[in-house]
Amino acid sequence: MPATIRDVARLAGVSPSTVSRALSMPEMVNAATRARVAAAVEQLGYQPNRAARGLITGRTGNIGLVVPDLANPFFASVTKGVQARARRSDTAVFVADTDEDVTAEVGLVRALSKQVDGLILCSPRSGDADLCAIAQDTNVVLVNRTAAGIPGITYDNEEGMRQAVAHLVALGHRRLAWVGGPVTSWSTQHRGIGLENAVADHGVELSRVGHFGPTYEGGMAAADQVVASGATAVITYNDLVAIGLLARLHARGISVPGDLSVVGVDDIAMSRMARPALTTVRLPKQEAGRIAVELLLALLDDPDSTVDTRGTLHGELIVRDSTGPAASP
Amino acid sequence: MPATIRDVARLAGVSPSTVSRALSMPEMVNAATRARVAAAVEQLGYQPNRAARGLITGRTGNIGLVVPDLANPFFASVTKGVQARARRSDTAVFVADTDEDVTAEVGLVRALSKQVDGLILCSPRSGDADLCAIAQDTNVVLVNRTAAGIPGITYDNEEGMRQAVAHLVALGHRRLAWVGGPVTSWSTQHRGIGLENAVADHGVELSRVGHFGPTYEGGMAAADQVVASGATAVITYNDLVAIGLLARLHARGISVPGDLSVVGVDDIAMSRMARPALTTVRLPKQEAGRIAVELLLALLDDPDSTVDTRGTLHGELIVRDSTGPAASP
DNA sequence: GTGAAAGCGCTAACAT
DNA sequence: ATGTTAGCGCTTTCAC
Repeated sequence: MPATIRDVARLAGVSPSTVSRALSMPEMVNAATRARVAAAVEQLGYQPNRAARGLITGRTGNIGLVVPDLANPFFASVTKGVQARARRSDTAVFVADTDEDVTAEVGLVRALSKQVDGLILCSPRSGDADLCAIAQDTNVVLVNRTAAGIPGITYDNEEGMRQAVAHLVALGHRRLAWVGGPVTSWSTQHRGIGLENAVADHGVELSRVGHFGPTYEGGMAAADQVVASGATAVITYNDLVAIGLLARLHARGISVPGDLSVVGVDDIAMSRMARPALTTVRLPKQEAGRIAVELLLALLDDPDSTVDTRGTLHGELIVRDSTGPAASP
Repeated sequence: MPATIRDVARLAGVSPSTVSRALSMPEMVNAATRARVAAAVEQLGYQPNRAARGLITGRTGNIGLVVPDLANPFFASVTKGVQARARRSDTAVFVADTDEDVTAEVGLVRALSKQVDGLILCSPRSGDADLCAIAQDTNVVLVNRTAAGIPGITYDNEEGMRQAVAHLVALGHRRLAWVGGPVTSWSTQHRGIGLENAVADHGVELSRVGHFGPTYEGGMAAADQVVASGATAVITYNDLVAIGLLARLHARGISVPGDLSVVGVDDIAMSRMARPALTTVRLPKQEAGRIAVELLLALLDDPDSTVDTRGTLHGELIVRDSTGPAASP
């Protein structure tokens, strides 16, 4: 049986409320008593029961994180970031993996929302309406997505795409291809828009090659269409897709970057390990997790702040071996 | 404000205790009243406050999972398995990433232990003494590790190594090398032992090449020592190490499997994507997570069961392109 | 089969 | 500055 606040109070010769105060508002209690309480706490190894505290304060000290797929290194990194930052604020993190299932997402969120002070939704696939409904009665922070009135942290996708296009154009490429991710993905939409603008600015062509899963398999599936498009360089939804693409191209005997240059997005650890090593737009992943927690914590302290609580992170082009000069026609 | 049990009681025209019973012991309440309660619950969207319930039942309905590094695909998979199984039992999962820091591990565990019904410790780096101390006042299940009196799920490392060695010997290899993982890793010790036995059985040689981090970098670092050992085939602590090794070998112009065959352990997604695709011992990862949850749940239902609560999972050799016949001397 | 009352461990008024 | 009281939302005796 773990020690309760009464045990501590008895041992220190004070009342439970004094113990409570000594712990949560130390400056409101006499230094001498505070010391006695501290000693008792120490001796008993007392740790307040957070559930009981939450019952009365309305705050649990827990947050929830919902991700589409933990096996995707991108989300694993974001999770690490969330985790690390939360720990520093003595906050525990519930993690829920929806397995890319939109239906599960809504249900999971509802189940979790009762036990946490707030929720971080990472790349939610749900529609805006659902999201807003959730944000109605829960504190929510979005990662990789915006929705009216909900705070969140996103990447500047447009800018990232501009960097990728500038790089390829400088290498002499005039016909680019874009392999889109999941249709419902906010990122895929914004990357598409950024790309559109960037190619317009540079006066080069862009073929859009459908929507594919954000996976290695997605990339394998996309490869042949990319080749058929006649592009000399391709930008993919993310690194996983790019690596799948690389595999299929290799199997078909198409040389990268000789015949085709490939650019990914994310810079997951695997990208350095690919052969050829993947040129990519690095997204600060743990950073996003960290900031999401900070946004959420701020929201909790000041529930109806009208301050704009939006953050934007920038990608950084990492040039490796999968991009090279366009073959002269 | 979310609905409370009283709201439901009032709406259904019964007492709170009846609502409580209708929800947790349906057969003890009249079918008619049960229906009325159900309707009220539905109408109000009532969800019991688990913290309040936990306060009295002593069970939170939450479990904790501690892993060394979520960015390692192995642990990401185990986490997914835990997650999926827990959800089916309506149990939420706190995830804590220790960042491979032994010191953090003990602290994290203590912090978490108060808010959960039990803890799953995945590949704990802590010593046996610490582990037993923790298991003293918390329900603990170990993954990838055994300790006296603590239930757990492990892989049959010996058997996995036997498969790997048999494969290599069949290919004509007589001089093998082993790249060990972290010194404190239970798995690395047992794989070492299994290897020792296997090579003895087959009458072949084994060079042990130090201890390295369980990472890509670890593999890069190990490569030159492996080559210097004169072995024609190498087995590494895990796939990440094998892939790092592959990279360094490629850089040095050493052909795989022509000059050196390479076998990993885990079968993470990345292994298929390596070039050459990695021969490896597949470990059922999500399975381990699933079973860990089941072990824990069983432990909770029957706190001092004397039943042996140990599980063992078996690896499966997956032969891909990184292993081939030994070069004839 | 159902209700009334007590209390889980804690904090927040309210007294003192 | 400290103690007393009440009560967070729920379950669980114990009556009826």
